[in-house]
Amino acid sequence: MGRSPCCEKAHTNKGAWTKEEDDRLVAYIRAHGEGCWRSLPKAAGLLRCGKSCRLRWINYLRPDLKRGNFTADEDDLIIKLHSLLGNKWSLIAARLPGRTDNEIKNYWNTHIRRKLLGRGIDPVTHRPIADAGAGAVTTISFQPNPNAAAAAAQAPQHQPIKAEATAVKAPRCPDLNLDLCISPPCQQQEEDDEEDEELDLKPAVVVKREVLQAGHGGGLCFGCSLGIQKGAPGCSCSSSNRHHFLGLRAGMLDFRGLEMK
DNA sequence: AACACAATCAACCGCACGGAA
DNA sequence: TTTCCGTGCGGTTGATTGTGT
Repeated sequence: MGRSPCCEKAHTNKGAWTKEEDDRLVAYIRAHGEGCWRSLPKAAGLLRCGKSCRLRWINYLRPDLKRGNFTADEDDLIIKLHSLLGNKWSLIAARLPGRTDNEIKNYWNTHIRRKLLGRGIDPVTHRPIADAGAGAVTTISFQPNPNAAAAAAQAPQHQPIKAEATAVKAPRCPDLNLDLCISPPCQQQEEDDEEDEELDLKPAVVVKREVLQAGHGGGLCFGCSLGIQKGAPGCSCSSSNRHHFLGLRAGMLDFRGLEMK
């Protein structure tokens, strides 16, 4: 419908940012704070579009970014969160302080995907590849890594509501299981699990995704389904039902805020 | 040393959403 | 109620770097 472009492309730089551009952006945000990205470039004297500035700041210049290699704990946490949330990189990033959605997305695509494939796990369904055609039951098995579990447990919103431990063997039931609700990552895990036995031979968490369909049954907001206490920041049980899937918008679930304070 | 290929990751693009007008 | 704007998200691209031959 002829949506206006986000910026006047003819007069904006593209490609890699220079040190000077970075400095300008950082200086401006330090002085004025984030927000109003559209007008920021002009105000900061940058020949960039607002989107580009925002991305640069969020993915690279923000002072609270961790950078550096992902730890094994972060790996595990990402895998678990991905099994629960799918490609909701921003939500996953919100649970990993100092990491950005872009960083996690790249890391997933370059490392974790391959790692899972190497283990015979479908990175999309988190089920053994051999089982891929056997049915569409959304059963996710992952080995509870104690360190990762501890890291997950540190997240303030982690208050398990319910975690169903089931037999590990993925059901080969051909029926399509539409009983999809979500449970928080299992935290009652054996302390002495061997790290190398991931993704098999351990209790699985059955993830039923129907609760993810915000407003449909369940009665819990997504925040609560992930363990946020009712009424706590991040819980939207008491707020309007207009939120779209996973409450990604309108600050319904500002995990970033929860994590970073 | 030179080249080809693979891996990585910063940045871009298009789209969808919420809110304001 | 509709339209437009600003923002944020997820997918994709392409430049750079690393590795093998």
